[in-house]
Amino acid sequence: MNRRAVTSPGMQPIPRATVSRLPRYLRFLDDLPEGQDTVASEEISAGTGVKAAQVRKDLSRLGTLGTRGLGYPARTLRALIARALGLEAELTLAIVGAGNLGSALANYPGFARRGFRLVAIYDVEEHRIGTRLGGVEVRHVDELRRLAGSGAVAIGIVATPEGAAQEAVDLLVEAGVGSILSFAPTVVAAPPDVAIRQVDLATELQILSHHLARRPAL
Amino acid sequence: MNRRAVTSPGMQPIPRATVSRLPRYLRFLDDLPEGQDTVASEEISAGTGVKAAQVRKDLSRLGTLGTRGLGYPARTLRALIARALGLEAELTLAIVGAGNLGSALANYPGFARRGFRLVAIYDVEEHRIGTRLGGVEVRHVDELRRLAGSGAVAIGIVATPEGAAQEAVDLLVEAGVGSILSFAPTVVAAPPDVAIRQVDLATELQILSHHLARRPAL
DNA sequence: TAGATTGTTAATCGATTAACAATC
DNA sequence: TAGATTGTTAATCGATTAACAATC
Repeated sequence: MNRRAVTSPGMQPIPRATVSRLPRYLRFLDDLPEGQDTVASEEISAGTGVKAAQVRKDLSRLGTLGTRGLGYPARTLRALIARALGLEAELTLAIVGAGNLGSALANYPGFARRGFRLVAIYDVEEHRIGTRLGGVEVRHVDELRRLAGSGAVAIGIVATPEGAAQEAVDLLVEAGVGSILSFAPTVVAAPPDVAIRQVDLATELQILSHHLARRPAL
Repeated sequence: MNRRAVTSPGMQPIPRATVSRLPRYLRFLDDLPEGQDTVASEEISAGTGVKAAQVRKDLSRLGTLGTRGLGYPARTLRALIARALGLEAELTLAIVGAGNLGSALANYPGFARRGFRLVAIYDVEEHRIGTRLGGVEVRHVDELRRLAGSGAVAIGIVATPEGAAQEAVDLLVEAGVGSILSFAPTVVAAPPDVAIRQVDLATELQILSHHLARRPAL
């Protein structure tokens, strides 16, 4: 699988904080009314909750050109953001873990709409193997090894119980998957060239709890 | 419901970045072997991936006292972190949306273990009302209003489709829920005194996509 | 005492914000 | 031209890191 480089030689890398906001801008642009072909930073700000100055700063890193006095060309801007995020081609996903969470993820309707395609689900439980989830047949994790070097999977999603998370990551890495999203509440180790992001329900709740505790008592 | 204030008058507020790491330290401490009653910042660092200097800086904001030459007393430290996160009392949760995601969340075994208790699930679909999920009966969202002022729910979780997210938030706010975790891929509005956190699958995947695109081609 | 490890300082880095000159 | 809005500068803020004196 060949991905075109997203950076030209002289181009500055996009700061992390900016990258994390690009998906929000993208969604806003997708929701823009058909006829509107120009959008101002103030509008983007209103629609995303990001300050207008921040929006302009972020967009300026895309090497984009808005028009002073007018705003940004909506279509072009959308394309530039998608390009910066590497979303030009459809990205393939594999889920490890076909339990409750894995099922919910497999049936998530937003995948296709945002340019992702689920291509495989793996589990270890015999009774789950062969069932279908989100249009894909559940296979045994052992088959994951067969992917090695195929480039068939761009992003791996770990939806296993806590105890199996590290093994799931190891298998994905072996299979050549370089980007992993983990829902398991554990720190997982991976080679430095593998990008891992973690979503942890308990952590989110605990952070909210902190806010709660600091609120004036009811 | 009376929550003791977590801050004493002279206490500095804990920076956001620190708060977001406290749950990780907490988990590490929970996983510590029984017998170990002292832990050094370097150990915490190894177990959580946070640099040791950062660990010490974070912990120093808890008003905690480690012992130079020795480390931190594990039990006390655990209690201090839990306290800073407002986790001393059990926190009650309500989920809005009993679809795939809501079901997965309701059945999440980690809730109880981390001191959260699911007390209610709401939906609008007639065929879901009355079914049981995670030990709780699914009720109609209209019943959410009855909670108003009761303080029965500390944290609300939005697991509805995109289109219903704002309404779910509004209902939770009306019901007096002051902390909300949303899984819907939309910007939702809420009064400033309501803490909202958002977990968005598509955003996470798109950020990973960016990393992918910047990798050297295979 | 000698060794270990904290707590804190100071330097650095990165992100946010306001303001405004440039310019459509 | 007059009005609008970008792109960029400079100021500010907050977070990270290394280093080390304090001290068990």
